[in-house]
This record gives sequence, structure tokens and C-alpha cells, in this order.
Amino acid sequence: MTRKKVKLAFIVNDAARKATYKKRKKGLMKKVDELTTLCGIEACAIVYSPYDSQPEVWPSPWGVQKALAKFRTMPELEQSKKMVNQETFLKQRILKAKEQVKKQNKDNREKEMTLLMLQCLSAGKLLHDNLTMVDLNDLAWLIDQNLKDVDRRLETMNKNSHMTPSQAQMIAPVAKNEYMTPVDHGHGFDMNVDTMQKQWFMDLINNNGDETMPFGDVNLQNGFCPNPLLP
Amino acid sequence: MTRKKVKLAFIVNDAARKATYKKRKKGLMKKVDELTTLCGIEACAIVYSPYDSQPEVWPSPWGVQKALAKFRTMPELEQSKKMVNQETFLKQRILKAKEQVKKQNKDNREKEMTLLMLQCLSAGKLLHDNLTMVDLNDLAWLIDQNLKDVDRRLETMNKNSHMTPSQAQMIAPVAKNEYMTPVDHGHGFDMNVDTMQKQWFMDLINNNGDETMPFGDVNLQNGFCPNPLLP
DNA sequence: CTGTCTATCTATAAATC
DNA sequence: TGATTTATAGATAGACA
Repeated sequence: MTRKKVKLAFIVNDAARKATYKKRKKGLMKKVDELTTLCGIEACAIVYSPYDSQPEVWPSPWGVQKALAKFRTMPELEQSKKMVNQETFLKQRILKAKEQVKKQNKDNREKEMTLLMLQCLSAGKLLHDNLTMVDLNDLAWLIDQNLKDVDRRLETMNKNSHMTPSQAQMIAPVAKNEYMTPVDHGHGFDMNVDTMQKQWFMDLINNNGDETMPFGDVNLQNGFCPNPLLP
Repeated sequence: MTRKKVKLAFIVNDAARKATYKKRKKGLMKKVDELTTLCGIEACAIVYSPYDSQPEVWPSPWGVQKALAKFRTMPELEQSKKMVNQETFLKQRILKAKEQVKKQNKDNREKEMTLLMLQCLSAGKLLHDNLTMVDLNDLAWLIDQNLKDVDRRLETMNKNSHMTPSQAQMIAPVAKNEYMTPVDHGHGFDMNVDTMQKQWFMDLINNNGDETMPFGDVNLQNGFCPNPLLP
């Protein structure tokens, strides 16, 4: 039942490797078949393995010979060109993979920070003794993002509902403009950048985490709690 | 969004064909790559198309040359053997496809019969004027299957529950052994085969379908209903 | 070894930018 | 032309017969 994503590496287990070989060779053959049929082109595949005494070819030895003949008509220079193309392709794939890893890490980071923020809200304090400055900076950024979101919603409410601005403010009193300034994120931690705009955050990390939270006005006024997960 | 299952045939639309070609060539290349990596073998693919001035090869022209050299070392006889193998392979695929069609038809038939049976239960009568003898035979088989299932459940109950056999019988009184005899299914309709064992069914189709159903004991004692779908 | 089954993972048709 | 997105078709790992 395909427990996990198969990692692209040599399969050590002999039986599993052979089983995979059989299945995938069949699948590959089918793909070649489909490509030629769907697109009306010529193609062939050659597989040489210890499981078969001879190379296995598709769609037929004749087809292979034909394709090969064409390939051989290529001047050496052209063949080299193709080779370079192949190399370029691999480089592109590597680059793309790296980009994906980068994006994945970014997403993971954001999720971590969301979790951390929620834990902080639950505990009523920041457990910053275990956090690095980078963590705190990222957390600050995330919270700012959330605050901006709250602010946007507030504006929408003020414009579209029958609620007065002051009533709306009472629902989310922390969403004050002084906290809305964009944070210069992604360039490492810098205590000197935007410090004044993140006053609430600075206040927080300069104390010991067991006093009023920036969100205290909402429902955690006296937020300290012996059980870190139960407000 | 892959609206439909792509039928395996030449794509007439030029743009679509080219797009498919690009995608699938890439996919094929990836597959070759994976096969070689996972199974530690040598393989290559050659694609010759009007979209590229030269044949496209994987993993590299060198690899292709290597694989080809091996192929060329095969005696003509062996090459022919391989060719025959290819033909055999295609025949096997055709055979398999036919078997799948057959199985599919069988499944469809069974579903049709299930639906029919339920409709009959709902209507409280068999609308047999619109049914062929083959239909009725299949329906009889299906009902027998269901009765066998009921019987099996009854036995389980008698063995494992605190219920007495008679109590169990009251729940599903139709599951009497006289109806449990296996039906010789799949050889066409034959009024002379198993007729006695399917007495209830014969009774049913020899009348006009507006009287007691074989399942009448359960909850359709006086099953006729003006609305065919509402008991 | 070959086929089957099922839960997942992967490929990709179409639409859109 | 190529990249991205989304929903579906297809491939296949692992277990079993």
C-alpha cells in the first residue's frame, strides 16, 4: 500500500529491486507505446539488466535499429550538443529541486511559527528562554502578518457593517496602527531595524515572559499560568 | 483538469499533440532516470519527432551507444526472438484487455440485477413483462446469492449470539434451506435445470407479479402498491 | 514467479496567466 | 512558449494468494 514516498535511490533489497524493475520496465514500455501512438512519432527504449540475458527493446529491434541509424547520422558535434543539452537539463532539475526545498523550508518555518504563536497564546507567556533571536524575529513577523489581517478585517467591518469603529475596536483592541508597520523580514535578525515599530514585541522579549501579553487585552489579561498549555 | 480518460489514439489537434508530446517526453525521461537509479541498471530512450531537429536521447548519447553496441552484439536469431517476444507481449495485452471487458460486463450485469431486485422489492411485484428470460435467470441467481448470504449470517448468529435459532429465523424467515441450493449460473437460461430448487422463483414468474413476494414474510406481505416505487 | 488488491503517490489534461 | 494550478487518470509499493 505504498506506505511512503519512494526515495529515488538504489533499492538495496534484492527481491524488492527486482519486483520494482519488472513493474517499472512494463510501465516504461507502456509509456513509450503511448507517446508514439498519441503523438505519431518514433521512439524506442533499451533496457539492459542482469534480470534478462539480453537487452530489452521497444517497440521492436527494427524500430531501435531505425532510431539508432538516425542517431548515428548525427555528426559528432551534434551528438556533443545533445549531450550538453542533457547536462543542462539535469542542472535545471537540480536547480528546481533546490527551489522546491527552499520553498518547503519557508512553509515549514511559517507553520512552526504559527504553532509557536498559538502555544504562546495558550501559555499566556513567551517561553523565550528556548528560542533564538532568529526564532523571535520570525515570530514577530508572523504576528505582524496576523495583526495586519486583523486590521484589514476591522476596516472591512467599519465600512460594511452597522457597527461603529469603536465597537469594532473593542472586539480586537490590539489591532492598533502602531503595530501595523511592515517588518523587514528575510534578512536575518537585526535589533536595530524597525525596533521602534515593534515596540510591543521588544517590550515582551526584554521582560521575562511572565507578565501581560500583547494580546492580554483580549482574554489573557493576567496571563501567567502554572500549566504552560492551560491559560 | 483531465476531464476525461484520454483515449489511446493519435491526437489530431496540433497544439494539443505538441503539448502532450512535451509533457510526456519529459515524463518518459524521468521514468528512465528513475528506473536506472532505483534498479541500478542501464537503460536509454530515443525519441525522434518533428518537434526537434535531432533525435532526443537519454541518458546521454554515450549511454545510447553503449546500449546499442550490446544490442548489436546479439545474433540476428536472438534479435528475432526478441521481436517475437514483443509480438507476444502485444497479444497478451490484447487478451488482457478482452478479459477486462468481460469482467466489466459481468460486474455491470450484476449491478443491473441488484438494482432490479431492489426495484422489485420496492414495487412489491416483479415487472416481468419487460424482462427477458435471461434477465430473470440472472435475477434468480442474484437473489439466491443474497439468500445464501442471509443464511450464512443466520448460522453465525445461531452459533455466536444469545439468540435461539427460532428467534433468528423470525428475523429472516425466508432464508430456508430449500432455497439455498446453488444455481448453475453462466450457461444460459434453462428452464429444466434447478427448477425444483428455485420453486419460489418459478412460482413468482408463473403468476402475474401482483401477489405475495417471496420476501413477503419480511415486510411486504400484501406487496401490491399502486405506486411502483412506494411499498 | 505471476497476478491481485488497495492505499498512495505520480503523471498529466485543461484551463489560465 | 513555458509556468502554474487543479482535478482526475494512471502507476505502483507492499502484502498476499
